[in-house]
Amino acid sequence: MKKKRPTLQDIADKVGATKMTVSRCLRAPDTVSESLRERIFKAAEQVGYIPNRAPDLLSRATSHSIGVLVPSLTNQVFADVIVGIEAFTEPAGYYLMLSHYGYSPTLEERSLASLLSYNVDGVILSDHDHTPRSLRMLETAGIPVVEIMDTHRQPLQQSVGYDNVKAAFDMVSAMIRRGRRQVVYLAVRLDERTQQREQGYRQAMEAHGLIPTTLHSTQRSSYSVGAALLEQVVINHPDTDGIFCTNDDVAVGAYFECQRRGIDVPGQMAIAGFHGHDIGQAMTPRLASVITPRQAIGEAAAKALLARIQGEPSAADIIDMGYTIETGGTL
Amino acid sequence: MKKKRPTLQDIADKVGATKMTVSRCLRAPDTVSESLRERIFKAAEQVGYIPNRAPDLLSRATSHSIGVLVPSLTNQVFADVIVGIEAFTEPAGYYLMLSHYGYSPTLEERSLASLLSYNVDGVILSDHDHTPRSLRMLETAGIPVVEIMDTHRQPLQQSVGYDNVKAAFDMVSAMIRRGRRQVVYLAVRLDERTQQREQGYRQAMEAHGLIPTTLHSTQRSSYSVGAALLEQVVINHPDTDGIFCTNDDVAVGAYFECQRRGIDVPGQMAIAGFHGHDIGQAMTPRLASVITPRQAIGEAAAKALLARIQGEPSAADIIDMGYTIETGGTL
DNA sequence: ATTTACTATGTTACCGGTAACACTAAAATC
DNA sequence: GATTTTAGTGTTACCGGTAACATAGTAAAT
Repeated sequence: MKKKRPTLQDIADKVGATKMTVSRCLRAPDTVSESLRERIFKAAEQVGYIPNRAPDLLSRATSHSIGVLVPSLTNQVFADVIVGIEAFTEPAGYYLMLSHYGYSPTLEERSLASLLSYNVDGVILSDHDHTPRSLRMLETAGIPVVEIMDTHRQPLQQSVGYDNVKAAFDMVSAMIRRGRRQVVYLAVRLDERTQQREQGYRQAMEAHGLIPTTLHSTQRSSYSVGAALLEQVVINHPDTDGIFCTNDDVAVGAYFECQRRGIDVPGQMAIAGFHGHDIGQAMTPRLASVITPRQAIGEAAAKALLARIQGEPSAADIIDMGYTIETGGTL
Repeated sequence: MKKKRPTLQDIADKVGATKMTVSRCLRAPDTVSESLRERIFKAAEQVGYIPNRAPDLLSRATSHSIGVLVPSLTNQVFADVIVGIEAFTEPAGYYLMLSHYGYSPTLEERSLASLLSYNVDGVILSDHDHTPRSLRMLETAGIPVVEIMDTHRQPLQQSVGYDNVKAAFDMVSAMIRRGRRQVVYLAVRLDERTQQREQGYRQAMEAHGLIPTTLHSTQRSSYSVGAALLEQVVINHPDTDGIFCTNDDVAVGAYFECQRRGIDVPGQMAIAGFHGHDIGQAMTPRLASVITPRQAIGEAAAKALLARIQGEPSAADIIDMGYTIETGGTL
């Protein structure tokens, strides 16, 4: 036997008023007489009233929630971005609806449909690759969209991030400037950003008349994969004197493997990562890395999105949050 | 000028039927005549119909969504749990509503209210510490609740996890068995589990007539904090020959600091962590750790929750998923 | 004293689906 | 051929808030 959860009507009945008055009392207490107000609050407490967002969603007033789609929740990068987003949306009273899609546009479509079915007021997407149906849905939904983590491609409406191509170019150039010649790019799973970094890597190598070499694993990123990739480097490209890794996990894994093999870092092998996670900063030597402002990107994206939800004209199509080249101790 | 997003009525108008028929057609196509069915699907495609969950939520049929509250999304442990939960809920057609509360019961209360306002059919909580209001809300909501990550305390209704006290006891016992005498416990931020692990640590030490010592940082867990804590160990407790760390991050950070200081691991210092993350397995020597079945816990919790949502009687109050002591190369 | 303004409350309707029931026409059964 | 069944579709009402408007009662203004 389950008791229904209490509604405004239940409170109204208790105090002999209508649910409208109770509704008003809860959202604008001073429009209700003091004696009634007190009784209403007491009754609400007594029945254990829990607000219900469903009617809000239904009457197409704003739902006060925004959708966020990230490829993966276990990826530290996106966890940081989410923290940034929430830092802005939470104080603004917006609820965050999170979904992930495992780097697959098809799953992104599914997750997007799910989010939209909750009448979110806006969405933040983490990729630029969308299915035609996804695009269609976004269009019919008619809500603001912000794409994050990249400023290289043309956004649907607006994007917030940094330029992966340029960042990779800069880091690899720094490696070359320090005398490295046989720099190999270590990649995992081919997502958009992995490819953009490869592009930057190639541009840098070719600009110096060097021959680019990429090794990639189809597995998802992990320290172990970094180690495995380094093994391949040693076997198949013994002349290598530097590796540019698509992220810090791979770089740290590769570093561990160097340690095991007695390869001196940076003496024999320079290592550079991407994102500047704590692990790289805590180890000795400090890992060279492209430090990306993940949390700031989240905040800026949320800020831009909410502004547009609230009808303000969008500031810029592309908001570039930049990055920092940290040369650490492994170059 | 914004166009409203299409509803069933819009489709109905296009094909000259009522929205009821369209509704039927979409959920049970063979109850509608073939010619009409085809026209309806075409029209739906044409207008770009996106289902709307709001009415579902409102007419308090099951919302087909469950709420999950985790202390932190950036904590790899909970990210893994979420993956496990979703592995079960997604195929079952349940939508996951995620919130985090930064280890604070007060914020948990807020997040919980938010979740319940979406009429979730059940919730998974990550702590046993709840405010009176939280308890009240859960009661009035009258939905199934599963608490995860601990089997030590009495659950509200049902819990899925492992015994932190016993796990810590086992690991520390293993350290003592291998000849360590001055084992120090390194803790960060005092959450429930940190304290339970301390309890197990103390029990093991005292069982062998050894004196327990705990060092803790109030900062949130990170590799850097592990390094800082090891520094304190060296300064204030120079006799220490082993450290039991509340998690792998701290352990790895401490290991790095040992490296820097030329402290031989495990020769001079044994190190044990908790959770068995990839980083510990990838480094050399392999980090000793208590391996927790995080993903399996998520799956089991989701399974137990959905079973109860669907009216099946709950199997057991406490589902213990166990753990594995991995001695690695640092003991 | 009458009009005006304002305060506190009530009434109605609606958001978008769907359950429950009603209805019609054609098919099946006797 | 009359009756029952069934397949296909329509009608109504409802979920729980709140916007918009209506109303009653009281205080202020003329």
